Amino acid sequence: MPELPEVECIRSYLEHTCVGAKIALSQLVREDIVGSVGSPRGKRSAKKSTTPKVALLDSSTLVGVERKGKQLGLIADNGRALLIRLGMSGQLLVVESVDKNLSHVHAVWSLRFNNTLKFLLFRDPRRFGSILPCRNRAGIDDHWNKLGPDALTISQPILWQIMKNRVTGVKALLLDQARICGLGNIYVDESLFLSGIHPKKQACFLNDVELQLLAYSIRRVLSKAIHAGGSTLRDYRTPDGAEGNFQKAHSVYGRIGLLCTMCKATIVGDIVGGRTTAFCPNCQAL
DNA sequence: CTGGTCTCCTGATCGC
DNA sequence: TGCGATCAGGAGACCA
Repeated sequence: MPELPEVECIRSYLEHTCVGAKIALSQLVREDIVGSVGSPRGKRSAKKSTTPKVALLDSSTLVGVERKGKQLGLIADNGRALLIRLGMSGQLLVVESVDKNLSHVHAVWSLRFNNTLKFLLFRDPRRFGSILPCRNRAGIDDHWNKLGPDALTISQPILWQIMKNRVTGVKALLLDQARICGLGNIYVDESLFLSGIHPKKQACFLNDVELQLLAYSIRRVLSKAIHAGGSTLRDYRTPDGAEGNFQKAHSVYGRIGLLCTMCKATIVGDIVGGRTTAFCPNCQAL
């Protein structure tokens, strides 16, 4: 479940190891992971994959790897760009040779360096992820402009803009990528715990102090997670196969029924916005 | 505009 | 040993 910290770790790895490489699509195993901007994965949209392979980066040089929220952008020197969403279980792996036994590899690119050849794999068992080819850099921005501000740099005034006049519960708002992007179930629960706010508290009732604390908590939880290499629960790996360590530092996520690390109360679970939610009834009183 | 529910998909886990 | 049921969950679709 790559959220912002995991995607940032992947981005940073790819930037350091793959920028400058000549990249070319060598295999598209499943065409249905390719969508187009605007209709992220056609589902029933009858238009069969007419996506030309050239649109998936072809014989160009990778010049940048960018991120907004949970999405990645691979930028090539010929103007082409790929927007990649990893969904629930998506991985981008950099390998020296392609292992035929590795399951669920949907696309393979070759990466040619001065005198070495590597491969970039898009692997996604649950197939909630997708790859969106963009004609140019602006195509990525068209998409990213629909997202709210990036959670990693969220500030109190911006959070206030998002929360004011909204009767919705805080958690539901924080999960809405169009309002603030990058947070998923894990980091929303962790941020709310750190700021002592109940997930169902109505957004418009947050006072200045709480907004300040929430903005700080979001930035803090995310940056600590990035430094820990992200949270590996099941599928997440950096492109070199390494696991993250932040799952060991979770305070509430995955700890329903266990004791709160702050007050020893029992962490409780609830369903908020259709998702399992963990919080401390004492530290996060409504 | 809002909230709820369903859908996609696979692998892990659990009860029998 | 194996089988079916259950669950996890990002985000779009759809409905009230």
